[in-house]
Amino acid sequence: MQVAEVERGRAAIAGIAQRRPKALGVALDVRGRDGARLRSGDDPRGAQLEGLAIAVGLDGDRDDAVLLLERALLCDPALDLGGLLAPLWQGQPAPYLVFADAHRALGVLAARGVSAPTRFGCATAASTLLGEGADRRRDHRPIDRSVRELLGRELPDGLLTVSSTSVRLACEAEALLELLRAMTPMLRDRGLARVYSFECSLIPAVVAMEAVGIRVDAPRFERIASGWVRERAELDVDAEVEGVVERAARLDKLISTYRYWARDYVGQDQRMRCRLHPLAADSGRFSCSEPNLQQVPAEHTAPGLRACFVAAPEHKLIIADYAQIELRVAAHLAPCEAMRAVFRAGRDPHRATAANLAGKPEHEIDSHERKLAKAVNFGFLFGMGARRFAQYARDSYGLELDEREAAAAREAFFRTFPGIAAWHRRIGAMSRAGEREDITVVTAMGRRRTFLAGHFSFNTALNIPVQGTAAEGFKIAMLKLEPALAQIGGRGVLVVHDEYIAEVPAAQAERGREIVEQVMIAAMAELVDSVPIVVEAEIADHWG
DNA sequence: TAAGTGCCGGAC
DNA sequence: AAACGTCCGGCACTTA
Repeated sequence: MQVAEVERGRAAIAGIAQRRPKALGVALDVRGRDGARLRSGDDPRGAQLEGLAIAVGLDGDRDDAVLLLERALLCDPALDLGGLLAPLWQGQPAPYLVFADAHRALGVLAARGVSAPTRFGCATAASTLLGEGADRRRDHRPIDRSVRELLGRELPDGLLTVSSTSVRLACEAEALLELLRAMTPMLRDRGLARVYSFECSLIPAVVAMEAVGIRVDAPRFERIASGWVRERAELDVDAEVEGVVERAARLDKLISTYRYWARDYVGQDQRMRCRLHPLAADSGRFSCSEPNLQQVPAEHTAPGLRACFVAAPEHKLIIADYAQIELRVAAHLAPCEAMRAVFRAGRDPHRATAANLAGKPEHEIDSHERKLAKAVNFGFLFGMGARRFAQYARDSYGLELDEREAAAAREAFFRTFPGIAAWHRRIGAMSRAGEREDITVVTAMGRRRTFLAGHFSFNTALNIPVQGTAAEGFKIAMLKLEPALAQIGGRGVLVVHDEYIAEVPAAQAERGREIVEQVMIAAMAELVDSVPIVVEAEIADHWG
């Protein structure tokens, strides 16, 4: 990463402009308590701002610059950011202005009462909320399209070139302001003003969670990783022993992905900090990167790894997740009275399907039958076919089915839950219409996903409203948990789709558990009120 | 040599 | 008629 003080930075901008840079990052030179430059893994609290720094260059450099900017915003509440950035974003000589992850900038800056740069946030939020879909490696396309639509012209070459995970924007300041002036009514017209405003209000909680990080037992993490490396070295893949090649492949995956996490991501305070992206995913779920803590292998894949994520001394973790949330949300949205009734009666949906499949009452269902039914419920909910189900049941549940049995299971599922069947038929009709017209599906909060004519996806159209509504309920919970936990000295440390992890003082553990459970239930119930919501929350010393 | 893309496998 | 989805990141390969 190239970092320079202001004057050098400006000179660098002028120089690099002639090379038509892909991006230009604005960062702040931030020093930790020990005076050393703050690195991405470090605790940003208590750090000092030494001066404005500018990072120029191509992709990777820019990411570092933005990371520093974000951390800086967390460090110094009194920071006059508007004043610092003004020469860059209003005046010359900066030919380009970049706000990577502008939506985050919006939330943070708005919370500080900085008005002008906050407008950058609209474009990012809009491109996701407008539901045009994004490829993580080509996510500038929706923005390009929005820009063309709103401005009625192309932007000059080189001004809109982005390629990274969260939606990022590189644009000429004048054109950007013009874009944003047009964007706000567009959000309003499409009924997105509320969800957009909600997403903005969520940002401080997201940023707080990133800043806090999660405590990691780094030596233990390293020992586990070393164990993989040793085991891999001892494997002889040429020996043609059953399963060795597969084991080697799994170990290679673990080693290449996780071996250096402890070294690269654990800060001096022994906490690991990721980046959370509330508006990067079409579904409305969070995505996570650098590192992707939502992808840490579970116990059955890498024993003991999650247990390296621990509570701070004198603290406990509260680990809470929604029980069968996708089934519940689907029962609500479809709507499916049969499935709603199962949940309302406190019955087990897997047992209900098993009963229909085996042709006997629910209380006679054994564990094997229930296991099959679980695969059936999760598999067929979003439109899986019988053939693929047979494979899925084998790979994920160790069940052997032929195609005829898989088809019978599928029929039993739809017989058990006729409302789900009707919902699938309705989306099937959309599929046919989608050949020649654009189709939009929406979530409970009005988040959109549009399929352009000829690009409809049956399965995605089933999935997005369900997954998205669950994500929105989860986000409401996250918003409310921030102040609720603070009252007992606790805080959220990680979110993993339908799982919330908090850290609270040990003496407050039971109180914290109750708070998390109650708030999560109430939040989801705001969007999903036709079935009860169940949260399983436990007190633990470590994750996993 | 860096960037772009397909495939795969980890999570939920 | 049939169709499980949402992500991120590593590796292998092509392209310019």
